[in-house]
Amino acid sequence: MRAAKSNLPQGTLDLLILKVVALGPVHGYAIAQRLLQVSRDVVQVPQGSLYPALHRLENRGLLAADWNETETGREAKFYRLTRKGRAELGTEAASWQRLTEAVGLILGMAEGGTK
Amino acid sequence: MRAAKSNLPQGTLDLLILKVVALGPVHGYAIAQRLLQVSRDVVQVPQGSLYPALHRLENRGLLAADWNETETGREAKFYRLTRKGRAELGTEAASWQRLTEAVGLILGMAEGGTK
DNA sequence: CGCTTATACCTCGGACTTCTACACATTAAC
DNA sequence: GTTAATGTGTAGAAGTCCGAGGTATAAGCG
Repeated sequence: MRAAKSNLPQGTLDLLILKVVALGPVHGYAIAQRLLQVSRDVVQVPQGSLYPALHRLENRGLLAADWNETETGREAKFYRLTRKGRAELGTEAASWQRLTEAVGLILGMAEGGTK
Repeated sequence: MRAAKSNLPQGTLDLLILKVVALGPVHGYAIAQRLLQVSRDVVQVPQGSLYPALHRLENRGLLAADWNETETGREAKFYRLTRKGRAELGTEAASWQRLTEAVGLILGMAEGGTK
């Protein structure tokens, strides 16, 4: 029962990355671990999804990056949020909330009462 | 400025369709209207998304369809849930809930306290 | 020294959805 | 007869996710 497919819906990954980076500069590998930890292993981000997403966000001007040294004494690329990225985070978070509310309404629609 | 892009994340559409069909046989056009109504115009499903999705679900054996007459006296394809479809609905609904909880945890991560 | 594990970065290609736009058909209103 | 609403459908483009692979450093073990 290892199941627990991550299966993040399209577009959600960007939102989560922006949120983690908003808390302070982090490198890619740490982002994945943080998501895994906070979500209690529900959100698993493969590297093949993570790094392209980071580059996308950087190209869109939502993230900026610098090379620095990690606590373990290794070079890593630390990402931080730009002003534009912070605005985008707000927009996407609001959008996410609106969507989940709407889906909640739909899933809560009454039926016969089989349950 | 009609904004209000639906922009449903991948996979979500299937879940919503299954839920609406679970309430009773309906035809495609009515599904879109129902979603629009219940979600207060948040969930807008273009026809180019709706019909391919219905065919996908039918091919996967989650939906079955019959031609019948609508209240307005026109022929339409009425979809209903198969046993497999009902099981899938349960699985996906649970999956959705698990995911939204996880995302909620992440979005709720404390930071400085700007809020 | 060689082997393995963990950290840390990256790319490529396939597979899948979604959306814009269009085409077709029927019913009703004017 | 022409407009609008209803109702189903396809084609192509665009975008994203993920598996599989590659590079490199550091630390531990036999």
